[in-house]
Amino acid sequence: MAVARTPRHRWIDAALLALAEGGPEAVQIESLARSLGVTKGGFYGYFADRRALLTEVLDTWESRSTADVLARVEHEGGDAMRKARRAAELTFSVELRPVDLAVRDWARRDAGVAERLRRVDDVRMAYLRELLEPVSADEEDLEARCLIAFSVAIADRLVAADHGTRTRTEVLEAINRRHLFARAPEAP
Amino acid sequence: MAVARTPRHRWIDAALLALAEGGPEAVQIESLARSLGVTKGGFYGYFADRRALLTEVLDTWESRSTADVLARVEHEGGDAMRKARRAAELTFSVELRPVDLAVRDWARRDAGVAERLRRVDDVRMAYLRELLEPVSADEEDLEARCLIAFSVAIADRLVAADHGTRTRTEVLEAINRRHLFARAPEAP
DNA sequence: CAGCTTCTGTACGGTGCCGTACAGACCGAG
DNA sequence: CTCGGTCTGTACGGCACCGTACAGAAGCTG
Repeated sequence: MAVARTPRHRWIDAALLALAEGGPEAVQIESLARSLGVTKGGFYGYFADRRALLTEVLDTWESRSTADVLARVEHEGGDAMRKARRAAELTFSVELRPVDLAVRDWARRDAGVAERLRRVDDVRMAYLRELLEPVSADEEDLEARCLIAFSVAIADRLVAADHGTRTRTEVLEAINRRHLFARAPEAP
Repeated sequence: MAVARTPRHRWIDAALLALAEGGPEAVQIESLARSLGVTKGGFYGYFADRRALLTEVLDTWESRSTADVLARVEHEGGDAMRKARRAAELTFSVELRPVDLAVRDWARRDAGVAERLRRVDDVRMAYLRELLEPVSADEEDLEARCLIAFSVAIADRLVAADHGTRTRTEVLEAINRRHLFARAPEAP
């Protein structure tokens, strides 16, 4: 039994990296093989074809973005607020965020990807509601704050404009303070 | 002098459409030719190569997104508020929005595209400031509202989550009413 | 109508990637 | 050490696209 130098999960990790950096078109078997220092010889022992790899990549991303985050958050414990905050941190981690953006763009062209994204986003939105529920005035206000938080988190790396003398971080801080976590909501 | 069935601008328009739907990798000369009902025979009379086409596509997108919008808005006239509002409508039109998203994703991998996007976003942000300045308490508040508006506008087609019993439109309406255009800002 | 310019169709070579086939390298088991 | 299964390198055919070359169609212009 020869030991695999390049087991299944290494192909998937390399594919996730390629997806994050160049979108689904950049997930090329020969390119991944090069980055792994092997040839594509072993690839087709694990995966039927490129499509099968992409499916597994999405499976991996989906579980890492939801179930894995959930498990870790529950394991760490704390109150609802702390849990939701931790979930947000893990979800928008440095490794996962570029994959998230790539998947989001991919979902614009692929109905199957769009469906997965919907499932993942629904889970995330549920956590966000737990986080923002205590400071919201009513359900409409809660949904408004959640969509703002979600949108700002996603668009952060997508908006290229600057903000005069202020840094992006400062403006985000102001949004948190004055809109998302402000206890007294605006009059409806 | 034979009249061109497929003049320069038709190639660019087709390329813009392909870019909007499938990203820069989908801008393929033979594919564009098929969609135009011709072969690529004439293409290389207008453009040196594929790269040159992509450059012109970006030029076109850049001017349509800024100078063209500006000219049209100024031509229609009105006060600053009306102008800025109209600029927002034109900028996020049905045809331009998917191109915008594609360019934004593209900019993550291409420094030149990122630079163009920065220029365009700065122009847009300037208009947005005119729109939201009258209802903002101070400069920090203004920047916060602008970033929220910008982010929500971009992320609208990117967020897949639903909002319980409410529709996306209703939540967006609530954001406008309670956060962006609310006259009395939160206490800093 | 003839001539000329301009655009288009066709054909070609080159390249990069996919998926298949298979021989041999590798390593643990006995 | 030998065996046997597993993984990897290499080679191949196929396909899609890029960019070039060129002949011929198309339609102004005089």
